[in-house]
Amino acid sequence: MSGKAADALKGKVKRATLAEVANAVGLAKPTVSRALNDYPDISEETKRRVRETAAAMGYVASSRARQLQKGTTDAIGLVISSASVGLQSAYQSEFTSALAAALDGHGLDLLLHSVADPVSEIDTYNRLFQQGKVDGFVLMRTRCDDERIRFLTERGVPFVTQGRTADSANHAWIDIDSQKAFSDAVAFLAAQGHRRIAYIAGDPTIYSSTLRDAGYREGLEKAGLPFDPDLVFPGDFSAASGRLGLKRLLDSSAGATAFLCANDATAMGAISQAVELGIDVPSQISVMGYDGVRMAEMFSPPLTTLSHSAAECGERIASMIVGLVGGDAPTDHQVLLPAHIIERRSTGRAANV
Amino acid sequence: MSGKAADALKGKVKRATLAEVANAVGLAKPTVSRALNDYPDISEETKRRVRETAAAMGYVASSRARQLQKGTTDAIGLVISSASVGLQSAYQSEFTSALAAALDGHGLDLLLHSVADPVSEIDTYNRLFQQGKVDGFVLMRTRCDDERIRFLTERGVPFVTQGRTADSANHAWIDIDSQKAFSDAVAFLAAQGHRRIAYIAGDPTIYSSTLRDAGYREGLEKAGLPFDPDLVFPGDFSAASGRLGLKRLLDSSAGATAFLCANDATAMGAISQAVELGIDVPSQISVMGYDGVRMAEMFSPPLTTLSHSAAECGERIASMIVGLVGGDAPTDHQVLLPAHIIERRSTGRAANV
DNA sequence: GAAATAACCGAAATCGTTTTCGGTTGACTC
DNA sequence: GAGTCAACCGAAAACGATTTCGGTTATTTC
Repeated sequence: MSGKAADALKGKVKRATLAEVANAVGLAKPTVSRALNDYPDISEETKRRVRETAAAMGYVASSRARQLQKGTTDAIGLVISSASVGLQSAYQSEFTSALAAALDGHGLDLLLHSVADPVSEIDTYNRLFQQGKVDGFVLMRTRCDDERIRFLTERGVPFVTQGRTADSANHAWIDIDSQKAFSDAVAFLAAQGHRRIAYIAGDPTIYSSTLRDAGYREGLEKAGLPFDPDLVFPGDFSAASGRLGLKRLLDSSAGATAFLCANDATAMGAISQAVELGIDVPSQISVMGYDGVRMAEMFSPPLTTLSHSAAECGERIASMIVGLVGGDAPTDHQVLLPAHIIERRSTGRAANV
Repeated sequence: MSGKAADALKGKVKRATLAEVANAVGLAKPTVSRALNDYPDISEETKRRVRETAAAMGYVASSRARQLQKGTTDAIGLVISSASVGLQSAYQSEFTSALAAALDGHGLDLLLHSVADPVSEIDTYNRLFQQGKVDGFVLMRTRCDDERIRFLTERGVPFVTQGRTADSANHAWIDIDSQKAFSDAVAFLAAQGHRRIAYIAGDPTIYSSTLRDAGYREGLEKAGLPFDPDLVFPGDFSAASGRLGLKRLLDSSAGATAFLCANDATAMGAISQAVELGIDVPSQISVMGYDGVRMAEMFSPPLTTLSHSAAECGERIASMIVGLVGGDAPTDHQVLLPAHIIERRSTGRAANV
């Protein structure tokens, strides 16, 4: 209840303040501050003395006070919606982890905020920035029509999206060339003799899904294969949709021998369904994923997938956001990275139909 | 470079300050502050007026300034080590996600910090707290001999561990009764006719591993089965160790028909290895995991596992840390939750040997 | 009708830094 | 020996809230 009681219980670690250090070393506060921040107008001798006393006193500058003065926070916000996926998607969590590590390299912290109600999402972004809790944002899972982007752009809040949107000309983004990736995937499967290549799509509200769809069609075209709506199942990136999709596509007797999935989770779901139905992968059907999550390698069978590096993505985003917060133009930071096929054992030559 | 230029580029969203609101509504700063914070000594009429003007001006209190004054941060730190697992473990990321959501419910943010170098780990905890960036910590993956706990306890920093340690009498923790869980698991497998139950252990430096080990032995004892060192493989919670473990245990001709794994990732690795070796699960061998991660359900075959709720764990931790920051005694917050068996298709009756 | 009591509000201090703006020194120039 | 110029440091004002402590009014109370 009372602060006193709490302090007593906590053992009350009295932190040293700048004034105390100044006092101890016999200099004024500003001098000590500048010495610690390595300003050029302080003699080396003084700096040394100050640093030593500060260290001896266990002094650590209060970032609260510094933030107030400098108007900056050294934290980047990442808002996840607990209602939908949260960090449940393997790729998202690998990416988040990588991002935190990369930000750390730039002296930034990652503020993870979860929002339960999609309605209050924008509100959360607004509050976090207005309150001065973060200097900018990283947006995951950008949607075709993404209100967040409009909102943040209007207010001039620095942000980087992971994934483009329908109108990405004016903001900073990083993305995987998923269209090419899926086109490549179709080519890869076609080269293995597959002629009926099914596609279990991702959540259509996520913009990247449309690119993957386009890649699928582009791949078919290049391979000289006809597009057949019966070979497409509308999934949502979940493993469950992979299971359902595979079953539906098989039942439909569309004659698919290969199943290209919007992501690894979907592919794993599809495979588990196949196994359940007594269908062998890859001798009877081939299944291919996208993302290259760590788990894919340990799946049975190990998943053929289109891999791209969460670590690199995190790294690049970190330096992009640093640039933006520093005043760079958003358009200076737009990066497209490639994905490449990792062939494992969930794909193989087409069975003779 | 220059703040001016940056501001120009960013469109300079001028935030309203308390003084401005006070000015606009014709009252003094303290009055406005108290009105907004719903103090009892401000008339309803005034409160209403203040709230309206504030809202109209889009005023949001700067948490930087408030933090400085109140000495609190409303953020909880979570430090992950990118060197080892990071959020790569499915359970850890499910838990983190749940924790963020739960903290949000208490008006707290989660500060995710990644540390590359294990040596600087303690330093990171220290800095984060000294700088006043967080009010307390949540510790994951507690180790048998955990320096972090000593360090934080000494300084009176509020923290909750997820998982006990060798000496957990004096700090706040939440844990799953993994000893009982593993004992139950052995009983479960024994009931299916298994007599040679192998065990792929977890990282021995993590305290929870020792409890799981103990549970395994306890289970054997209760089932009247002898403990055989040849049936135990020292893993490390990774899928890779599951793969390796299964192979070694099979090669050793110890005659195992069931494989109890330290966690789900290990179990999945083991299964993928089995499939690769042409061994059917569950008709030839049974494999069982622990944690009940979401992916386990979509594995092929779906994994029999010991499930416990990451959501509940996050929820409880959130209220524990709130209590601690408020001055509760750490010993008031020690919670043991049960895990329960979820039978899926990776286990079955023992094959006739 | 004087005195006590609420109810409501404001002046100034405070939290712990950083920044701005000068003010001393001493050395160096011509 | 007056003037210039670095180099080094300090006083005071920020930053934007909250808290402490009183000081007005309006309302009771006897």
